[in-house]
Amino acid sequence: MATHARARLLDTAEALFYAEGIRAVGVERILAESGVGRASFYRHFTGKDALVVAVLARRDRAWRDWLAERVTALGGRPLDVFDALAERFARADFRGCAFINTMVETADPDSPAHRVAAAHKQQVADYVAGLLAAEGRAPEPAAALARRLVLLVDGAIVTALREGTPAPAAEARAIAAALLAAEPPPGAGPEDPCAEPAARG
Amino acid sequence: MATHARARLLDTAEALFYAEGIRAVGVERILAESGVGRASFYRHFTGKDALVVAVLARRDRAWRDWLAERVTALGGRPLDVFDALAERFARADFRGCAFINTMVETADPDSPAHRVAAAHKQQVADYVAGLLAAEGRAPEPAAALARRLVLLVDGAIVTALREGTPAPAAEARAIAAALLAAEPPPGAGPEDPCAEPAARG
DNA sequence: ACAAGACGGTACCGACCGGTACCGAAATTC
DNA sequence: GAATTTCGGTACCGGTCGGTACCGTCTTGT
Repeated sequence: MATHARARLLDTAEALFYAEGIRAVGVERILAESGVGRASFYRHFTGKDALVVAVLARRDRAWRDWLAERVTALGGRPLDVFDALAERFARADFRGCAFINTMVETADPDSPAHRVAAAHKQQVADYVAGLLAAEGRAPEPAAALARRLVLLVDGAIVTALREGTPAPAAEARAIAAALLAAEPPPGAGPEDPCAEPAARG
Repeated sequence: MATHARARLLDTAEALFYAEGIRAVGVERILAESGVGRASFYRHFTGKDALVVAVLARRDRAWRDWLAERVTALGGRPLDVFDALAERFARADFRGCAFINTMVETADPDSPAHRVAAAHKQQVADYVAGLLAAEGRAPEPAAALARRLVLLVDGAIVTALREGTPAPAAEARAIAAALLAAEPPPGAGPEDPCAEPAARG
């Protein structure tokens, strides 16, 4: 039998929380759909709040690993982030960003869940800044640009959630391309900074 | 005494829903803080869901009226939308966009609350498209640009919610300025399209 | 002055919430 | 093979959920 109860709880809770919301899913539901006994749940977690934090922490790692894997597979350029997003948006079970959703549902900014969600976005921004630095940009403008790219990412996610189509990823990518072209990295050739960004592929 | 019970219910519910979330606030709370009797509530609304829809519909009108008022006061240009946003972000009770929050909390896309929230964003996009058309842009590119500006608005809102500062409004404004400069309206003078947008004031 | 209606207050309903305690069965460990 | 641990199942707790029914009161229109 082993100690797979904890893993099943995390899997079931993550799916239900993401699909229907944290407050909308009770412990009862999670126990029924995971097949875990009530006592076992409270042996592994002090309560529902701890489960939420554990789910978010695991998803944070998994999501950033997935993003890095997809971006490197697509070419490792900053704009590839938006192509990775498009894949995510096209999934039938897409329901926005779990961390944005958590911050919306958890009003208290001091809540552990809220903190985990906020930290996630910061780490994504750091990753994007790394992609920009790899293009030859200096650290400070890279960090500032990364902030703006993450703003575009969040805007695309919210728009995709509202419209139910992956199109916003391409729109955000186009905006990001214009943004990056306006501030080319120092090592870039003597090309016209007003030129349209090269076709991707 | 008059028939102010309905208005008090809407006021209290709007404040509580926005501050703490729809699911987080029970009818009990709304009755206690509004001073309205339980029976009176169910005389005015068929249930909590109807109250939610009524609150959103009223807020939709009020929010768009507020935006139009602020934008015209600031100059009536498309970029003024972001300066209006900055005022909103600076408020101590700012907790994101009530309609985004509703869509996040209400997972079902067919829910009336979800529909109202989605319709709100579309009407904001139409308003922004009108601002762009007033600058001399053709309808089709104006609508496409408006979509992207609303994406920036949503990104700024989510970022402001996460960081708790009004700074994202200025960042989104800068991105929007680059976006508009890249596609100047046909009537614009022979100025260099690569030039920095003129200082606002 | 009087009737009609909107009002606030309360008791109550079944259902579900998160959480605790206890049980017997199964797997692991020694 | 026996002890320990983890497991699933269940009964139960107080509290709150959304919703209904009924009460007396107070205002308003006439």
